[in-house]
Amino acid sequence: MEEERALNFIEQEIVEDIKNERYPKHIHTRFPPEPNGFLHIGHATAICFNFGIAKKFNGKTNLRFDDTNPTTEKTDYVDAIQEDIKWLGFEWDGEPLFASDYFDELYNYAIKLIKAGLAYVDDSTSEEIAEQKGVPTEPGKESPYRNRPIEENLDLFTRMKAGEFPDGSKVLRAKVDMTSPNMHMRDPLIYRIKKEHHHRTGDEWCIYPMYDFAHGQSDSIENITHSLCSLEFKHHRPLYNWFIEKLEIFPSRQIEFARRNLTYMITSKRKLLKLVEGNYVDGWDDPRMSTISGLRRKGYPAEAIRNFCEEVGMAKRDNVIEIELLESHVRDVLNREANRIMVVEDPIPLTIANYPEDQVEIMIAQNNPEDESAGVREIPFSKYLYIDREDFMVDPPKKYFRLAPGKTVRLKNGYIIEYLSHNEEDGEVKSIECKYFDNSKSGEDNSGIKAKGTLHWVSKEQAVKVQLNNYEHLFSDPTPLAHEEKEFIDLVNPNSLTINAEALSEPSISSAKPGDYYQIFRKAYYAVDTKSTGSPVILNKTVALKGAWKDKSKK
RNA sequence: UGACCCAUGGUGUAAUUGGCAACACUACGGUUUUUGGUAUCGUCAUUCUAGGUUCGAGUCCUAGUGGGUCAACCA
Repeated sequence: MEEERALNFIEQEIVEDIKNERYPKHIHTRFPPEPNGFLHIGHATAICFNFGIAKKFNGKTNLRFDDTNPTTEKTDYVDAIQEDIKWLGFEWDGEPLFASDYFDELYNYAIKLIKAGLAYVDDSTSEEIAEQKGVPTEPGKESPYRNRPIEENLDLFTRMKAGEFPDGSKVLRAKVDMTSPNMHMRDPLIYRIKKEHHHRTGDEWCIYPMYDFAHGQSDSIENITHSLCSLEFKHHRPLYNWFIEKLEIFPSRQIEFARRNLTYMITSKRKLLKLVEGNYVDGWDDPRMSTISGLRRKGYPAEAIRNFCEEVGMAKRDNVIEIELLESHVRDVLNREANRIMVVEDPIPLTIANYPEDQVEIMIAQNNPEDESAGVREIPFSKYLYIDREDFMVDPPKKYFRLAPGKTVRLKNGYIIEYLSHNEEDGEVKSIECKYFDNSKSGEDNSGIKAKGTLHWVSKEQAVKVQLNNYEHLFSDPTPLAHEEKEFIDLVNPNSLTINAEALSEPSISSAKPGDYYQIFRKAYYAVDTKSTGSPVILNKTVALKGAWKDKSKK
């Protein structure tokens, strides 16, 4: 059943590497988050990609926290990140790993470099170093400390580690090439002094390696074969390889891909933080957020996210993927798996004139027409019902299939009814009266009546109030970051959340638990909120059904 | 006036590596339907431009155009 998909450019490279026996053992990838924030949809694509490729080639994937900057990193994030990855359905090889576990090894690598005359302690200030590096269009200048004797460098670096110097007073730099057109090769900083408490190593260290001297080396230590990262690290690759060569360590291979962008979503940790801190949303897991926890709370199934990542492919060009593609995968999974339920959003009383006053009939409804095994449920039917305001019009346009004067419709899982009369006050419909055909009961209909429309309904006596959190895109513009004259924060959609506390559900909703998802018949998919305690049940709108009909008489 | 990367429909990716531009989403129009859902059928492209190589170019070569990335003691 599995369809063979064309290999993307990275997979083709891996096939080549396997053919050439570049890596005799298995393929090994890694996902390297920095524990300084929550994972978002952009990370999800990287996760699916790294784990997916390893799986495809019978390899393994490590989870490694890139925790080399104690200023911003926290254990809370470590836990949340693991939860998100597990929820997405992936399993890393062995225990979670940490770059901080390699601090001793990394330190020894630095000593090795110094001894080889390939690294030096620089006393320049950060401004001076920036000055030396210069601009990309012209060569940089060498630091006055560049040619310190090896012994002096060794002594100074040891004392840096011992805490003898204040923050920022000295750094360790790799001696590469100050004239390189690649800024990252102009004697990059590899160690800095930071007398700060680290979330795992505590106060053991006061010098910390920079990204370029931690990430690639960690890859090598873990025998990572393919280190897949986004395009902006392309310029780091020569340095990545330089360290492998000079340190004579395992030759991991870095390959870059284009990060994926989605319309109506942003994936910058800083900007996401601004939304949280400015109370534009209700926390990191607000259903409008692009965080994995937000999407989860909104009701996006992990499978839909995985399918989306698989289908969207991988390339090197800039891209903005339409959110509709993700949404179609969400609908696809939910259509298959969500039980249907009837909920009236804006109730109007409907009385069936010829139905016995005190009778309550139990109707049998299919939970999911796409899945026989989902079974059936019982729905009470009676003389007094509610239907949705949207489903009745006094003066309907041409192709209106719903209830109107002179019209006949099917009540889903109930009877066919025909309009008799209605009451209006100040132009607003207050109630409707119909008659039913007692030989038109769902499943045993021999009335011969054809009803074009089918409506959902609830029985007045047994209906249960529920709260509907109706979400729209967080931004009113598909690309909120693409406007020079406008801040993304000013493009927040004022209608991104509408709360409907007056909706009435059929009684079976009472058994709903947080995380359960439903298709509200004819409307949308909803997930029970994580904070829903039972009465009323709180439902978060996941995504609307496609719905084609539009009232063309309105403007 | 540096270096590197990228360019296929409205969107994202394909094209057996030089052989009829395909798949999915979106939009629009049919069919089916006790969800205006699902399913199903159909419609929507001078492959950025100009040259060149070739029987044949989205693919190779040259030039141009457009877009992106790089100058944190962040990752």
